[in-house]
Amino acid sequence: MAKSSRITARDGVRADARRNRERVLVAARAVFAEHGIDAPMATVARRAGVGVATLYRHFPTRDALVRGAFAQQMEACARALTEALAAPDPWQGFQQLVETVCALQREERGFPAAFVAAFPESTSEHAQSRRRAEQDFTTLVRRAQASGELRADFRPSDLAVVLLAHCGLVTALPDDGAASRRLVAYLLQSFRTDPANKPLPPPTALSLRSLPMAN
Amino acid sequence: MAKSSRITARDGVRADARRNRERVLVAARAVFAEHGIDAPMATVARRAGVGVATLYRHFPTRDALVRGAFAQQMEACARALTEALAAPDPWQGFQQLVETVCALQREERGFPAAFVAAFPESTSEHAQSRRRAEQDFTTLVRRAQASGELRADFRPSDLAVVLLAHCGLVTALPDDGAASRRLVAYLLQSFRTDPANKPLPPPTALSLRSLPMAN
DNA sequence: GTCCAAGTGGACGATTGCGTCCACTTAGGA
DNA sequence: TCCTAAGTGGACGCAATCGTCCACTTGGAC
Repeated sequence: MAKSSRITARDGVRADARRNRERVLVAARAVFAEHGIDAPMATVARRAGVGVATLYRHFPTRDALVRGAFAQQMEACARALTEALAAPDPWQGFQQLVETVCALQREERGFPAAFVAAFPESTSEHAQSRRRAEQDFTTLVRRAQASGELRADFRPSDLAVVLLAHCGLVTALPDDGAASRRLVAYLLQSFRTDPANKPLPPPTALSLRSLPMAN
Repeated sequence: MAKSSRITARDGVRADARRNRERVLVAARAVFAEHGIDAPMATVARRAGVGVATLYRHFPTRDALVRGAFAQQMEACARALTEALAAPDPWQGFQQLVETVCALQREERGFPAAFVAAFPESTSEHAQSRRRAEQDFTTLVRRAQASGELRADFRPSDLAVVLLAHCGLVTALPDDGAASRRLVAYLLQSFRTDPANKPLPPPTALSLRSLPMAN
């Protein structure tokens, strides 16, 4: 079993370092859930049982830590979008997507704030994958509208409205998720085509990309 | 013109003190709008052109300052509720109320956070007037439902859901209000009775009183 | 077992915000 | 004009958080 490469284990990182990194991520999720995304770095370090220096080596900025802590959730969101596009019924896909993303936000406390605080560096891979997600979502919207089930005046930027509003809700409430479910149901209902619908006020000028940047 | 009473002017408060109090309130609104409700007290004092001590004499706690700064808006909300109850058509009243409150929140940046942060001391007149508002709103809801225009499964606690979500939205966006208007329109639409509506998930256990307390 | 680079922890100086204290200023009644 | 209590401002002590530096420890190659 020649499992060790030239320098050290697997990825050239010492085993204890990798272990500590993981402990920090677990601690970060716990602390962020409990005290919000602005909790002191030292608290995270203490919870993880490591020194501050160790924390800062693995995650030089709070932002990096936040991103690391919720990387799984971000990926789950991306996956949900892919699945939504693959769904046979585009409205089903749309509905599924909104529900899944909101469910993710309500399950991992602190994630919504992280999600909204978003990606500061606009040159990175993140900006790229975000633009990609934006395009995919726009496609999904168009299809659902073409199928006649999503109201014609829905704009992709309305997703930002939904997510920000939902984020505010779940962040404010240490709740079992009932409020979140209720809001989502109300909103999805009014997104669905209904001949009796009155015209909405003009859509926002927002693109998904213009979610507030951390800065 | 015997305008001065025994001690000093009008209310027994020196003219310069009253003037400073007003300057502080103006400054507080400006600073809260710009930097959020957690802006340093010293910033408010500097903006008002007074010393910190002066600020602390007039408003011993940040909470008192916040409440003072947005007292007008709170009163406007209360007035809106009264007017809604007096409206000939209860659904119109309901709609008006939601729109007016949300308009107030979007116009004075920082007010939503103040509104939600709410009233800490539960023994005060505030708790009482809040309970009163709660009862009045419940009455309004019942009437609108009786008229058949508001969906039967709407719960008064849903107002908390709306306000928290809306607060999150306008707080996150330094925006012209388009997003806020859009959200409100979507929500009002789904509150309106529609035979095609599917049942909602169970209402939250929240009473309006359980909006997060500033602990 | 030996060795050393990678990894670690916590002390530390800097910064920021809080709220109080006290010596000075001033409004306004007499 | 004088007098004094009400009002004022800013310096100060305290606490929290940040991010760095450096002396010590340890994983793992040989």
